[in-house]
Amino acid sequence: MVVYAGQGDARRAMTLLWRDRRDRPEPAAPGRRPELSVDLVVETAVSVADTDGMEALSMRAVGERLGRTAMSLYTYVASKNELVELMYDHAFGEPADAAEADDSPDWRTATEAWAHRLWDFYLRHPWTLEVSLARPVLGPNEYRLLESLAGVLHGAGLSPARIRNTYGTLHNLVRGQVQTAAEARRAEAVTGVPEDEWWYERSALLEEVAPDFTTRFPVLSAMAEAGAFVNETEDEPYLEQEARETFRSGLASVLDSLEAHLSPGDRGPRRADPDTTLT
Amino acid sequence: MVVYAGQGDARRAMTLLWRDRRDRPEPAAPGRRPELSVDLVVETAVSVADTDGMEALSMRAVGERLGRTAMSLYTYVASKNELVELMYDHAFGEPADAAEADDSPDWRTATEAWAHRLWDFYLRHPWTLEVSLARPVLGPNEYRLLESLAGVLHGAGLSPARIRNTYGTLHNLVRGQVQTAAEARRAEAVTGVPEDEWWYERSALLEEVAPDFTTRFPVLSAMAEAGAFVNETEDEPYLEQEARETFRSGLASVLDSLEAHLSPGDRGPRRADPDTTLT
DNA sequence: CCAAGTTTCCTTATGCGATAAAGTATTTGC
DNA sequence: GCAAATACTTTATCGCATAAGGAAACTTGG
Repeated sequence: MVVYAGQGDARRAMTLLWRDRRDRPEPAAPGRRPELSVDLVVETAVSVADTDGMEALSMRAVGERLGRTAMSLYTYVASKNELVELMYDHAFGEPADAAEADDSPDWRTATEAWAHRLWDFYLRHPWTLEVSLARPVLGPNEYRLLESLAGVLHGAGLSPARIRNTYGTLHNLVRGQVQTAAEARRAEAVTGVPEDEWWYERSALLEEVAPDFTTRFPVLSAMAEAGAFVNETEDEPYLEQEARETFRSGLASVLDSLEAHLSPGDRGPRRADPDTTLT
Repeated sequence: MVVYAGQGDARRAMTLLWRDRRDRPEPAAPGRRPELSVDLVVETAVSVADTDGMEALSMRAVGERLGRTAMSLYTYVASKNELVELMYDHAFGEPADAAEADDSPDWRTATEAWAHRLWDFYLRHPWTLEVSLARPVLGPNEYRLLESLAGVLHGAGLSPARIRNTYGTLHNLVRGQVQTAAEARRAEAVTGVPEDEWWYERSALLEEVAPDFTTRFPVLSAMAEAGAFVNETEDEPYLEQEARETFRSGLASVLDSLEAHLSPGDRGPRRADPDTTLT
């Protein structure tokens, strides 16, 4: 659905995102006592999106789980868009907590752990991938997650500009591959057709409909012949496995190039990044 | 909206995708003469999605541009899903043609050109990014595009497995970054708020709502202080520029590592990939 | 030229989505 | 007990895909 943050009342949304949950004196307001709370609504919505996907997230669906009508939720959130922003930040609380608790011995293991946590996170909450990066949510938890990686990379001696780029590259690497993995899982749930069955049917159809495939696509056919499109294990779905492999190898090469940059071969001792450094 | 291919009648869709447009003898069929054609519907739908985005693509909108009702389109396509599949393959015809016409002198420039063409393509047709990779369309044009890159990399001496991985990595690199760039453009069109204005408002709000930002996020604040979040030029929108930079640097490092793999330093002459080779 | 068969296209209806508007119920301070 | 405020419900509007059924146009067999 592609959600852009900050559509409605931006101040309202930001206040909710950054509100401090500790001070709740509940000042005995007039009017009917609320039976729900923003947090409860958000948590319920997250669980709907987790189990049934973003496309099944409707105000009605959330209300139903709470024994309320769809409209009653509008007491707590101004719009569905605002609800999604709150859900997004709420979900990012998990990896943010974990990142802050990380105690890896060196920057490389810390960065690796950071990326793998993000991978697991997106697999648990794939609907967050549908929130646009072009109008980001700007809640505290994504900042916490970014700050923790920035701290690690800064400690390793990277320049601010390089930290920014590394974050972008890593995040993109995780997001792209995990999206394929997550969608493979979801497609199975949504369409009811398991992945291998889908592929089986489709390749039969392909042969039927494009009998000249091998002559039209000689290199691809030779690759297929050579087993390039067969995976090692058969337990895990094909696409998920391929995505994970690509993720791992991409992560390794990003880290390798960072490492090479930090300790440039045998030509000298480890030194700080020559770009702008932090004060 | 996340479109999964192959939902309805798979055989029908595949037949349409792979049909040969050359043989149209028009055998004087009985019944009312059609006033439109599948191709016309698909092309119109593509132009709707190009200008107004995937979320504005409705059967009604396409019908309106053709002076027809929404329902009349169902004579040509079985469902909206099938229409999107056809649109997807149709759009990929452009880069496929260009890729086949490429005459770069060496594999590196060819691969670079391939990636940049894909970047431009996705910027022109960003709605294609919303078609799931987990249930791919399997039309001829994406195969043509893949075949052309595979041919280049095979010519360079890469193993089938490595060709597959390189394709995945490159495609992911392009897709991830171009998505941010495209969404930045679209968000402006959809919400009416230009990017810089959005950021200006939001950062003011952020200060207001999180006055302790600098103490909570010291590294990020120092990075901002050091100018890590300021771009060189001011003409282009910030996010698009950042995305393009990340894409370029990512592309360069992927190609570098391929090159290093093909001609391993001073240790010996260029040799073929040690993995399985094509017959 | 007409009837039958076939195909295109239209109208109408269903059900689900967000949310605006307006009403009802519950709680407070006075 | 009452006014104001707040929570929650009902109802209505509009847009979406698409099922169902009917009208219109065209080809072919007579």
